[in-house]
Amino acid sequence: MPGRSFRGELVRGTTPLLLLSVLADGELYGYDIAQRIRARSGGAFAPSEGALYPSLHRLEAEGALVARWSRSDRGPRRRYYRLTDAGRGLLERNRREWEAFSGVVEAVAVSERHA
Amino acid sequence: MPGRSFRGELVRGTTPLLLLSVLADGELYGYDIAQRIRARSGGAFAPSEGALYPSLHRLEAEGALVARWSRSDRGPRRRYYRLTDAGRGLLERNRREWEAFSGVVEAVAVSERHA
DNA sequence: TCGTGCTATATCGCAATTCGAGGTAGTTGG
DNA sequence: CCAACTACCTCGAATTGCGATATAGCACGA
Repeated sequence: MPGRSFRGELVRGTTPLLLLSVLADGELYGYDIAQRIRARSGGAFAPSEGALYPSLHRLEAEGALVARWSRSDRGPRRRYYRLTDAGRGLLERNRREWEAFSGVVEAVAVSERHA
Repeated sequence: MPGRSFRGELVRGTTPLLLLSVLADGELYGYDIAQRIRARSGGAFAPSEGALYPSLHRLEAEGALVARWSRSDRGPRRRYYRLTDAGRGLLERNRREWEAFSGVVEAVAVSERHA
């Protein structure tokens, strides 16, 4: 998902968290989700379609999102995604997991001298 | 690499950083490296052999580590790994990369309201 | 002495997931 | 008429962690 700043392996696993996070803003379609992630990350994260759409479909299949087609008068049709209650719960769990995870990495890799 | 706390996908990409970090302590062998990671992470990270040894071999092949066999008098033989100058440089780059990366995830996923 | 368990290294195949590339379409503007 | 942008989707290649498996030495107790 990296625009260019990060090795792809680092980004692994954070994609659902990122998608769910921007979807907390409301009902959005795929292309818009990608742009919001780009904007919020200052260009550091730029999800490719090959990562974005499969991840969206997975979350939908898991029941975290519901989707509907919009017959847009202007431009291609769009598929709008919305968080379910389960999705909101998953978002909270993923946020907490990320906080814990990054704290542990910090402890092992970054913090001052070890005994 | 998670003991049990984290989804494996999250850990992807952090393994080299973790290995290099504990190797900053000095010359260590694989099993010891794994135990130090376990200890420093409070049990949250417990690298399996299938992740540990391949990663060590990769770093060695890249020139970040050098290895030697020790003819241990008691117990099985051990392979000791030591950071090269290139490895120390890689460690520093990986640390900075991690700091930047986790900051961006924080900004997108965790921080307060977005405009 | 036999088995269990811990130290210690290593490899194999599987599963998960990202990426790049390619494909389909509609709209706008030069 | 074609390029550029929006917008969706899928496929194959590459990466890499994990579990299982293998080898081997040592220590301990039944």
